[in-house]
Amino acid sequence: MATQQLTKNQTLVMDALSHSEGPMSAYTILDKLRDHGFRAPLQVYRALDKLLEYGMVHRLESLNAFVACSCPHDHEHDHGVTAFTICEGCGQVTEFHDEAIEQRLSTLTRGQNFKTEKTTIEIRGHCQSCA
Amino acid sequence: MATQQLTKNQTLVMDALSHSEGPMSAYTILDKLRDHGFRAPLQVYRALDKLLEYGMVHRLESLNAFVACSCPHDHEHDHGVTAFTICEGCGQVTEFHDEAIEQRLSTLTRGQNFKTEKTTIEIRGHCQSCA
DNA sequence: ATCAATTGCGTTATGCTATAACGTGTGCGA
DNA sequence: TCGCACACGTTATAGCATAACGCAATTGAT
Repeated sequence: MATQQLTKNQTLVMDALSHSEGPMSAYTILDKLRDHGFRAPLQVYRALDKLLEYGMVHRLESLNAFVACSCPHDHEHDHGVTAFTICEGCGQVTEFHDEAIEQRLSTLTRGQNFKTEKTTIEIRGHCQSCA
Repeated sequence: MATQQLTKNQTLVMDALSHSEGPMSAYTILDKLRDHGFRAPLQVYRALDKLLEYGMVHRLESLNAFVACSCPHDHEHDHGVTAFTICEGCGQVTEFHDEAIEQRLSTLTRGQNFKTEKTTIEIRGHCQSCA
């Protein structure tokens, strides 16, 4: 899969997320894009589905919200497990990846004969500035 | 805090979760408890809030659902980070705790000067039977 | 060229998840 | 006995997500 050629709606949603300080809910995105012709939630959700599939966007389960992936590179390959710190104060989200955790989780799930498809790691708390 | 004396509603919700095979949404719990006089979502959510606070129930963020804590002991102390495997096939949820992951996450967040309040780890996939 | 399959899009309606806001009753310590 | 905290009940509303329909554009095999 080459770097994805996005459709118009996908591009609009991606841009909205990229230019946002923090995560946005689907409905917040919708509101931001009304001026660009968006009228219904499905227009957002359908674009998000694709962007998630392409690995360009992450869903924050504990917030029901979405963020642009912070990885600079192409999104042609899997980045393994993605983890987030989420500040309750300022809303800042920091994405990180850690090989050690990935290995350890892999060991633990293998022990259960569990076949992992998607791993969610979200750490809620306060960042340095908001502590 | 001694082991909690639960109210009537809290007991009903706790029992519903304990006797369930897998996780339940708040509205599923509501339906199960209609015969016991439950009429409105808030009755469930208020009970769940307390049970979560007491550590007797966990919320699965990626499912918007709740499970009884599988720990046998009293819930008087914190068990640290709780992680779950969630089978997409049969819905089975397995709770586990791992010191190594906890340590590693602690190290990583300390590096950001991030003060952790709650950690969510949920692994979606397929269990041995459903693979 | 044409047909079929796929994909994206727009719209309406609906369903699921969660909380706001108000008032009542009860127990308990100052 | 007053005040407070807390559980409870109810109605209404807010917030998140998808079902189901139809149309248009693209692609690719025949």
